[in-house]
Amino acid sequence: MNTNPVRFAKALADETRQEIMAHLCCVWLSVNDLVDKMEGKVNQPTVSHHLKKLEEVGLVNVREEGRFRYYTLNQEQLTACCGVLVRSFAPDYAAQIILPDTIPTEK
Amino acid sequence: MNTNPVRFAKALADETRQEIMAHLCCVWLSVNDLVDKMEGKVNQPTVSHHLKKLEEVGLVNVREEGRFRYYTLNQEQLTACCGVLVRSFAPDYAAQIILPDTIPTEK
DNA sequence: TAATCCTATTGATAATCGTCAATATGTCAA
DNA sequence: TTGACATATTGACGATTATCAATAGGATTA
Repeated sequence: MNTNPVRFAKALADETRQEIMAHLCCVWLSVNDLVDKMEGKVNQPTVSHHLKKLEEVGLVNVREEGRFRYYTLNQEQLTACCGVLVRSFAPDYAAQIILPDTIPTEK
Repeated sequence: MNTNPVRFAKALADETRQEIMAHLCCVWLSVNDLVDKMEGKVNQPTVSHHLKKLEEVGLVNVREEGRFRYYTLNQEQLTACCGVLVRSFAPDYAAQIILPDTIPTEK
């Protein structure tokens, strides 16, 4: 199923999730690492919950290692979704930008 | 005040609002015109409510004419917000794209 | 095997949000 | 000025969602 712009926007439409995304940019972190980075703002189940939502729209990649699960931001997916937005809602600008042609997928 | 990515995403995070945005792409429509385009899915106060949210983050422009208010999609704002997203969350791709340098504003 | 650790799930609660009916505000026309 | 029209606002209601406490599910370690 394709990630449509509404699901993409809903995944981004939360302060906590965007903070999590910032922490996952260019780095792999375990859930507990992330909880630490959040500095007490949210607890472990909440972080898990947000990671699941991000994973559902392909905005994070996961790597399992024993009892750990390492997450990282999927930059290509984010860029592709932004590309869909611009092509849908800013046709006058779409021609000027270069974005991945990847067809985003989700669960 | 700057339009931050969370507010931008929240404005996009609704099916009805994205449908309204699609109708306002490259064209000026009055509120009632929009209500007609929505084909009974939502009523006039609801359309007004959504237009207000889009206006608050600068995603639509408004032109007043007598008792009419004409709305249109602000493509540049949308593109700029996507640019902020890509630069924030996809640095590996940001260099490849060209997006307006406009600093988005909101109410 | 038992204990410990990491993460996910469940259930509950509060807050946010989309929608509508009713009404208010403001503008044009008769 | 009065009535009709276009849009915005208010208040209420239901649905969704973010959060936490408690607990379950696996995997490692002692």
